Amino acid sequence: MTNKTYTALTAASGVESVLRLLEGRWKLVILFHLFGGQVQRYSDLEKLIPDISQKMLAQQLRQLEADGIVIRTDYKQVPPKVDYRLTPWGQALCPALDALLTWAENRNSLI
Amino acid sequence: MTNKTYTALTAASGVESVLRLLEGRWKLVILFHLFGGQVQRYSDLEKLIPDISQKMLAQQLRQLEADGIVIRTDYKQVPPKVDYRLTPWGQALCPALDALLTWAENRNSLI
DNA sequence: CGGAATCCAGATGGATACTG
DNA sequence: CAGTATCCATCTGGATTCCG
Repeated sequence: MTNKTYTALTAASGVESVLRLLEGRWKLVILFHLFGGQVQRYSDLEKLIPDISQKMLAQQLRQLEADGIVIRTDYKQVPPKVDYRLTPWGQALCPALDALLTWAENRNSLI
Repeated sequence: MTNKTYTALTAASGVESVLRLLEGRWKLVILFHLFGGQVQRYSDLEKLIPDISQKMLAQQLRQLEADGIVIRTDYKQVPPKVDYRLTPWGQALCPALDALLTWAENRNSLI
């Protein structure tokens, strides 16, 4: 924190890594279908997000899981049953996204 | 707001459009060099962000300007002088980014 | 049911050269 | 000084096919 440039770059890269967790065409849509403690099976998410391809759904869920945002539960049955829910940290993302939405809503009055 | 699916998709697309404003390899770095009322000339930003190419700096500034986040001032001198600062709305983004940073910091204690 | 593997098109960003 | 123009590599996401 000794000079402005260093601070700016540090904060910027911090926010950048956060945004990288949320980037990707579908992650936010998936997240919003899991907020509030909702638990969804893979096939539920396919139905809720009709335009997503299987590849993308699986890929984005893997990334969200690896990043500690969602929990994948495999019930090891035949036929397979797998479901997804948010981690506590994933749930805690909600207010931060709300702050962004609020910012967006203030556009007309603030520009 | 009549059912969960509709709400989820609406909120998701709202957040997605916000994130689209911030996407791009360099926008956040630029923003952090303008927060707090800082005013920077084009050449200042080139020095502050040594790895950015001229093409990207110009392009991302154009987009930030078009989105109402930064103000470009051309002093119409020879040699040219142009500077950039945040709009009030751009300044208001700071707390929202802070919320994201705070969320990121809570990762270890919440997962 | 819940994926993985492969192939492909379009978008994104970087390097370089040039300009009013 | 503050850009624009062009070309090229890479990356992202979509379509399709196949599997335990």
